[in-house]
Amino acid sequence: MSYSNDMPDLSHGDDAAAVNSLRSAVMRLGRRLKHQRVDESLSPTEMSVLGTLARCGSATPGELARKEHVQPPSMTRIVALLEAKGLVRLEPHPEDRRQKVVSQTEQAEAMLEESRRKRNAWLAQLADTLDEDEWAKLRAAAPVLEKLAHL
Amino acid sequence: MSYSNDMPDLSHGDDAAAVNSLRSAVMRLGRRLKHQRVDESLSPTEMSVLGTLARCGSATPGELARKEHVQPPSMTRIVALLEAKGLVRLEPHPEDRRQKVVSQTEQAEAMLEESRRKRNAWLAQLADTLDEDEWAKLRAAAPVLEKLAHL
DNA sequence: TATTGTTATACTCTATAACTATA
DNA sequence: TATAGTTATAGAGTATAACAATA
Repeated sequence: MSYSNDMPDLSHGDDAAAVNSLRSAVMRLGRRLKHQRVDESLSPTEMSVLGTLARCGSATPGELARKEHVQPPSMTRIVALLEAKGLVRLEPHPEDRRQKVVSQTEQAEAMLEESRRKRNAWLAQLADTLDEDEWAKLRAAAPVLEKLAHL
Repeated sequence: MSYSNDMPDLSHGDDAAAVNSLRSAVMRLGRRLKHQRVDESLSPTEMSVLGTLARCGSATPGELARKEHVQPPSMTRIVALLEAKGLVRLEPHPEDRRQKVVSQTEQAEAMLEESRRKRNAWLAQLADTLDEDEWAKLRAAAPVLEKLAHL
């Protein structure tokens, strides 16, 4: 990939180094984000589920479990916690009585908006340490990371 | 940042969206990587500590805890586990008898090399789903993510 | 008195296995 | 018989609080 000569797809040496670096950075950043949590009452995965619902509309618990790379029983618990907090609504599936449909409440939408606002503090902090070029690289890579995340 | 007009540092709208996307992707990718673990006997953080030691030479438990964004007691446990597996060596600090110096063993170096080799399987899998442009974006962003991770 | 590291303990999140209900 | 979701249980990883040794 990294070599634009006539050996098209062999020797992923540079990519291997990049993946190494990515792996390490993603894991450490993940821990950072966990601490820098904007809403203390929501776990990272709960937050992520709300983000997914905001993007995709509604989904069944099974779909959410697959998207978040979590096992079904874990998603059951997460959805139950979110419901208890009034952030999601559970409705029967129109076609299959085994399934349920999870969707976000108006309260969740307001919470996400509030959350976005709070993040600006962290964002401002980052803005001081990253230059325009670095920001551009992050913005460009974000969709690719998303693609990898739900490969 | 995203706007090259005469209002230099206000309105981080695009960046906020990018950070949102990044946050979600990083967390989900983190979970992915956790499962796709190359060495079953090592936790992600143990792996990350070895990587840090390989890059930085040696460090005290306190330094490692700060670098990995983990509390000191957690690092005590992690270092103990790594020592039990013969992957790190603990020596007294030459100038401060409270501190210790942690460094990797030859066995750890061999393990990391083996690990890099194993990762090529996952890498090959990714290579099929990402095009050259996407790879380039990831490679460009990797150092920025590392910078964020140990900000 | 402050700092480094450790011990003891509890918590959060997730997984696996077994179960129920529906397809 | 297979699938969606749940319940019960266990495990991994981390944190907090209290403590020891050294600065």
